[in-house]
Amino acid sequence: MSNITIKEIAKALDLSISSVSKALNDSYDISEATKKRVLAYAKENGYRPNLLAKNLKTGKTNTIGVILSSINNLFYSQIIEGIQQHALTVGYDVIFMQSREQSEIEKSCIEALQLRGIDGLLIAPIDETSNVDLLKSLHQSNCPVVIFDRILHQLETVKIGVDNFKGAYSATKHLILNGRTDILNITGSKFGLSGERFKGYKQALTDHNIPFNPDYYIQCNMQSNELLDGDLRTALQKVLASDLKPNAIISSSDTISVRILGILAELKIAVPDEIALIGFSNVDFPDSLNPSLSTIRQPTKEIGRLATERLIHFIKRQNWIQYGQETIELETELTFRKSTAVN
Amino acid sequence: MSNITIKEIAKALDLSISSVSKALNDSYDISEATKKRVLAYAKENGYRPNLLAKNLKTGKTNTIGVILSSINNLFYSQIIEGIQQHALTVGYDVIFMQSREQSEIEKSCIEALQLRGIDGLLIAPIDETSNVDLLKSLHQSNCPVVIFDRILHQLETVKIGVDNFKGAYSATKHLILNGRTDILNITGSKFGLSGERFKGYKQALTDHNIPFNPDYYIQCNMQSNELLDGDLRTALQKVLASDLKPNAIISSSDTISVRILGILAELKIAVPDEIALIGFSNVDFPDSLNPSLSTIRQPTKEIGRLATERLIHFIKRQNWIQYGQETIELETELTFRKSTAVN
DNA sequence: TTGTAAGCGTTATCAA
DNA sequence: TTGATAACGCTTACAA
Repeated sequence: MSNITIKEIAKALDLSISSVSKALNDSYDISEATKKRVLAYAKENGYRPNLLAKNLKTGKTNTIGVILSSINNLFYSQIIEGIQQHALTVGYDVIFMQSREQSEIEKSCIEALQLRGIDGLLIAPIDETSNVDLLKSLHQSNCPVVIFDRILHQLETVKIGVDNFKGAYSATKHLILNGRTDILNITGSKFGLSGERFKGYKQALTDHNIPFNPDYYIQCNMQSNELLDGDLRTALQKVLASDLKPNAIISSSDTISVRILGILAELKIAVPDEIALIGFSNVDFPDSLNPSLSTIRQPTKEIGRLATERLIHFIKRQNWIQYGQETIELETELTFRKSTAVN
Repeated sequence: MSNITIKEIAKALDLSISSVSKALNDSYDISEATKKRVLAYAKENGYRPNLLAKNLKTGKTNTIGVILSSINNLFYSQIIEGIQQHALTVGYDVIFMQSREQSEIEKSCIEALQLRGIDGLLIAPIDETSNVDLLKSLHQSNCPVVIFDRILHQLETVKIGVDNFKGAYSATKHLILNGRTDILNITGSKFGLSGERFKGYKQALTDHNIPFNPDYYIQCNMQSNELLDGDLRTALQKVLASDLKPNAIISSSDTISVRILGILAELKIAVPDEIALIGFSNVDFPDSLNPSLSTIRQPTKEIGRLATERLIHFIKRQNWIQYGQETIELETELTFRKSTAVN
């Protein structure tokens, strides 16, 4: 029942093992006649090459590794779609690992993948500097690394993400132009991207002569949904009980935006009447939310596809280091729904 | 830069290759002294066994394959969490493939995994009979198969899912007891589970002397979100324009429930005033929806964990066939929120 | 307690 | 155009 090998084919056809191997690989120095014989016999008997053996010999695994914080996440699961779709078309398998926003776990993910053997790595690192030496040594040895989403990471390579500054700037500007001047900025702690998003937010304030109030910048723990929920609730309650009077929120991820809606509903704060909300978000059911959510949407599938494409590119050529560094920032797309409607 | 091998360790320590191998594997017939020497040297030089070689030799890959319809799905991504968490603790890698509810794609997923080498397979088959022969031959040769979620599949093995009859029955009963007697049942076409869920729904009707109206049973195409959206909208509009006057909906998945909310909002149908809604659903933000969603919740992580545990069990022992067939149906949990509130 | 040697299923080099 | 043969890195009888 188990698979037939080239050895058996060789015996059956009274050829040498190496001839069979060459025939199967369509080598130039094998006659058409024997090629046909071999191919026919192979097909007939359902020959499947043993990839393990092939890989051991060639040192390639036809597998790419992907490390991101969590699979159970609206944003990343869309990116995964993009990665898988493209990987499939070029014949690569994909192994996912979850770093849970923790540097130590991220490290063990990298090591596990390295151990098992991957031809290349796609990673959304937990912050700008996490495991940079390890990644560098990987990238410089035999396993190219491409970074996606968290494009501020220090590794010098190709990085694919979005223009976070612009996205945050435009969203903030929109809120301001609609009379919302007291804008909370809620983000994850150690959120690799908060830098540019924060700058965009701040620049929009500055450009409209609104002073930045540090109390309006809130960071939450995103290691798990439970922790996030707790942090968010505490932070919102605290702000709302203070003499700050925010009338808008810009949030930096799906998970945060959606939860804020739930918490505000619980606290009986009307959205958008009392507080408007817009978020970096890729929920594909914004209209099912209460109220329908205004979003700064990222081209997730495109990010996944591009990153994979670039990685495979690296894998195919030697000496990718010289192709060096390039950061691609795709455009975000703003859609305004009820959660930012004008009063 | 690349990895050190046992050959090099042997040379450096003036030992034979096999002795090094045995020392590394903590074999009984190697002296403590040399073990220590070898281990120390290995650690110092960052020795990592080449898994490819090991696997080729042992025929094991330490990898399990998972096939489900889509990763970008609230329900399955939670199951994936459960699978990954457990697999990690027992040292197995996981490879996911997406069948997109299509038998052909499912088939090529199975073949791809088989080709690459997996020690076991976890699958939520697209329907009761899909690829049953292929799966059977896998299961009977060297690769045990465990089924999750779609537990009506014909393969004789361990299956882990929920008690769909009971879940649907209780939810329907609740609706009826609250005066909702005209209940739409909306499900995916070829949805492996619709059988039991449908029976539960129907039984509840019967038990309360409500005749079943076939027009109230709606099946939608779930191959993609776009197709689903179209089907749902069309079906709802048609029903609402007819002389049927449904005052409740029970839906069979997250994706469907959440979309229904969006479509009803768009059609200006008040939930729950005009139509109540309850769904098999694992959204972890039911309160963020409009209105908050009543759910029949499945213990997703537990399903993933249990299925993985059982599969590994199979992998560890020979002759798993004799352990045969067992179907585990976990309990669902009903939570009533605004979407089924009493008028 | 240690070493020798064969083998897992391939690919690749070189000779025939 | 084909075939020995070695090699990839490891495990495992069996021999010393």
